[in-house]
Amino acid sequence: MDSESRCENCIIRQFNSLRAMSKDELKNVSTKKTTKKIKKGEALFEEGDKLKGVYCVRDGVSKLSKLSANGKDQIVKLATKGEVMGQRSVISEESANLSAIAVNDMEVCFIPKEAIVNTLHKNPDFTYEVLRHMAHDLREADDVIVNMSQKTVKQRIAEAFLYLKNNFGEDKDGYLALTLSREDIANVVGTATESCIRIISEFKKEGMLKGSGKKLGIADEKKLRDLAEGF
Amino acid sequence: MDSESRCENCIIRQFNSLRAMSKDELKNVSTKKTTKKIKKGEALFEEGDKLKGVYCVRDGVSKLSKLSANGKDQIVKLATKGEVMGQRSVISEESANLSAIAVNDMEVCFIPKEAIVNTLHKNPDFTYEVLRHMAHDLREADDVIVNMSQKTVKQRIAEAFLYLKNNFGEDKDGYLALTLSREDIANVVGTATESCIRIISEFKKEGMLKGSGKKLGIADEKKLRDLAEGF
DNA sequence: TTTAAAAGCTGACATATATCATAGTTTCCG
DNA sequence: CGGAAACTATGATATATGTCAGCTTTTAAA
Repeated sequence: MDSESRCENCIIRQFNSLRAMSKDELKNVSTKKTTKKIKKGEALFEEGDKLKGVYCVRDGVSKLSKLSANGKDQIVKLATKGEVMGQRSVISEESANLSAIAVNDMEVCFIPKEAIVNTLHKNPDFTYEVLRHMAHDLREADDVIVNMSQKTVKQRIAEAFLYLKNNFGEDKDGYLALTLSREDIANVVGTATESCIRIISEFKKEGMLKGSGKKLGIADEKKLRDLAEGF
Repeated sequence: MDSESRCENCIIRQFNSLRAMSKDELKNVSTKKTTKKIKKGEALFEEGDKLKGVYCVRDGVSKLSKLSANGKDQIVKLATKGEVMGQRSVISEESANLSAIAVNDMEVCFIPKEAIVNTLHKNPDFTYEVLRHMAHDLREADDVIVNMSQKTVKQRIAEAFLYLKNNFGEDKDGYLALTLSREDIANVVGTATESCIRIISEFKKEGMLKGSGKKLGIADEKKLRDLAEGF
């Protein structure tokens, strides 16, 4: 009961497309949803799975990645509190093209697809809201494509750190709130883990990043941004 | 009058999201739309433009590209007969993030955004159809991201030719129906023009491509596919 | 606490790709 | 037609990045 009411809050507040649902529709979702806890490293779903619903992130972060032919994972997106995963597969009725793996311990709400698809057919406001969201995602994806092909690995790593700061924030000491392994960063950027490590070391020497071991922080944002933009 | 009726055919037949419009809605679109001819090399719209509507391609091909900081164009998508351009910008009410330039002479219908947005708010079937389309585009974009970061330039060029064959077909002699300059191919693949030229020459020597000068064709599809897949 | 496994780090080397330079070809326009 | 401009081609060279290999540090498990 308590968890249910919390989830309703979560839905209304955070998660942009669901806010366009009517009260009745939301109530319906609340009765059908289930809450799951996912441990760091576990998969919510994997490439090729037929999804029976969507996952709304209540807490924690998940990486959405795809395995390439050469055996490397490419992380396409990081999903955090308030975001929904799996919408695309549910909407297009295709199997998932990405795997979702927890970067840290997570709590998610699973919403069976009937509850979503029904509303999509009946409530144009909701559908429009989902559409706007997806339009935004698509624009971001286009930007990523351009960055991938036109920027150097150094630039992309610099951008990745700015992204982490903007989207997940920093703690009181100025370290990034979300700690990713070097391998994960490499997989976001699309480079070899060793190259990634090397460049991070370099950035630290040049005073753009600070911290040692896993905890990293941005020390000189302007310098980092200039590098990312190609100056 | 003739052109109008033709456009109504075009809309209903080809263009997937508009087929979910009701007859009345389609009639409304038909009265508001205008037809434009665009010459090869001319722009339909440019990055940063505020779009006042969408463009439905009736004939010809357009490249959707984005200028990167280093001065190179990255082609993100090729839009052809039946496809709509500019939906995303109209839906998210942002300025265009891509430029649309005609690859060959084109004929397009311009549909002012009111005609679209109105229907989006009223007809959930139409909205859902647009959404499905966008979900598909997003999936494709994810695939491109993975290819960009994980495949070699050779693999990506091989893929580009397979894509051109699948999407635009070949003429009776087995040459690709859509002829792109080497520079455009390079911009699709995200590489330097010289590298692109070099690799195309190589593919010809190895019997995977045929033709000389601009007209190119696929000579050994299996070999090309194997290369693209990484075997 | 000890130990094994995972993650981080660094050097040496290989190689794919970009860049620069130059020249031959085609296309297009007056 | 003729000449300029765009496109295609190819070599030489530079450079960024990947790969392999060995080592240290951190993390997790027993």
